Amino acid sequence: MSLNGIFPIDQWDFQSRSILMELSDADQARLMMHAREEHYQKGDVIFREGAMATGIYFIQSGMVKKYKIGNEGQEHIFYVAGAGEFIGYHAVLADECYPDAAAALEESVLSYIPAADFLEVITTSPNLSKMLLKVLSHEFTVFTNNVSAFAQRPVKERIAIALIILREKFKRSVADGQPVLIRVSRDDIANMAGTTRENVARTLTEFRQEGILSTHGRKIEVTDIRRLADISNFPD
Amino acid sequence: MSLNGIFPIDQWDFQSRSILMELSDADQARLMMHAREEHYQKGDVIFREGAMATGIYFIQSGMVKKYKIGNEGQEHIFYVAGAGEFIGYHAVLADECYPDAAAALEESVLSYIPAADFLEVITTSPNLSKMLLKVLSHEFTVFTNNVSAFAQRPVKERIAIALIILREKFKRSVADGQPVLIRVSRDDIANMAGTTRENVARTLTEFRQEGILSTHGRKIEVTDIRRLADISNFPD
DNA sequence: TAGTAAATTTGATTTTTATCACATCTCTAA
DNA sequence: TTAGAGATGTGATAAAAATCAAATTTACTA
Repeated sequence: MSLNGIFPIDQWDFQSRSILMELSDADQARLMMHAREEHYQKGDVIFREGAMATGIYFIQSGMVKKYKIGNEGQEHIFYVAGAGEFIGYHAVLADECYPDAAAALEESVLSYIPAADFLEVITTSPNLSKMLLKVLSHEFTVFTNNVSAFAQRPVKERIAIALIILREKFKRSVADGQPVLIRVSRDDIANMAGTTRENVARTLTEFRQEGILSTHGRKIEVTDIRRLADISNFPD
Repeated sequence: MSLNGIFPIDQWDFQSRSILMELSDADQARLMMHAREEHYQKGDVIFREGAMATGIYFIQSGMVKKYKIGNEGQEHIFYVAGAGEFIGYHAVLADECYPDAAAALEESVLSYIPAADFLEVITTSPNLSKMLLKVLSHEFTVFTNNVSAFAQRPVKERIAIALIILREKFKRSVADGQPVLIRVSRDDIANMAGTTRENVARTLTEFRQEGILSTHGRKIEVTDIRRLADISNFPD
């Protein structure tokens, strides 16, 4: 079941995957010239908030959470990036330290691309430059949605949104037609929705009783995506 | 009193003001070639969410709120832009409809710049392109701060943040040393902080009693910015 | 495969925030 | 200058969400 017509998933997705695909072979080669392959286990930190940004990362496989740590140590996950997406480019482009941290949600393989290579290709390829402007501008849409959701929507709706997004991310690593099993801890879901694990557990129970999803051990399978989209309360 | 060392205001400011300043005279001229001056009264809508983006705006004077309208009609203000800032460029760059709406917070004069002129200068000026990448990347920092604040911070802290940001915006139109009077409705503050006008009124009373601010009619004067920054609970 | 630590779930309770109702204040326009 | 609409402030109450305190389940590991 696609989300077409029931939830505007593109407004919640950075779509940085499109960058590499639209690049010429020559530019791709230059970008990856000194790329270094790095392997991360579930939970491994890729970079921390406030660290110097020396390069960007391309996700070859796996899944990565982007998050900030609050004053009292609470983690807030504001984006989950999957295979084909880049991370860490904001800091390099803005010439700032990383404003956020990134960690592997599952076993992942990333390519580390030195800042110099990235900046060089930008300078010489008007195409990449234009692509990036487009991607970064689109992120604005994603973030306005995010901020508004957190500022105004109740916890149940936010959990529904988090589940829809996660399902979409996990769908990509599953053969068509196969059930999509979301493998994420309740804590991570809580940190995405800006609530507590207890509230997530309660809400999942409620959704299960209403036939919206089923759980297999810790894994979550959404069985009625349309109803979930209804609960998320998005017009689209 | 500056915010240096007590609050990271740059992490809450888009800094798009820098764009025009760094542009060569020739590029500026080309950008403004067909610019049209538009006057807006307080409350006037500049563009609406979902409208086709046919151009961008440069704020000559005044103040503009960027906001989204929620399902139940609640307005959420996620940014206040002042003189020297651009608005509406995300939609043009991403080739999308406006993801948000903009309206004048006070009498304002804007220059409307047709999309074609903007895009043309981008294509021919690597400088503008680079500036924009930097600004857009910085906005990412601003938004992660915003989202995290809404996801995790209590109402009182969010109101403190809103007041600090508003004071900073109003400071720019006040002679040095003169008191900064924040002229914004309680509703607008509530819509910035993601709460209700009643909570804003109560919190303002509390702040007044603690000597953090004083009110002159509907205007707010922050008298102890340091304490306000303390309450906002930012490490910086 | 049993044992166990960690993760999840559930219930009770407290805290925070929103809502409702209405009093009071402010500013504008006649 | 003054009426009065609209904005703001306050108190009481309701609703939402967080916290606290166990049970129970799950997924490893020995």
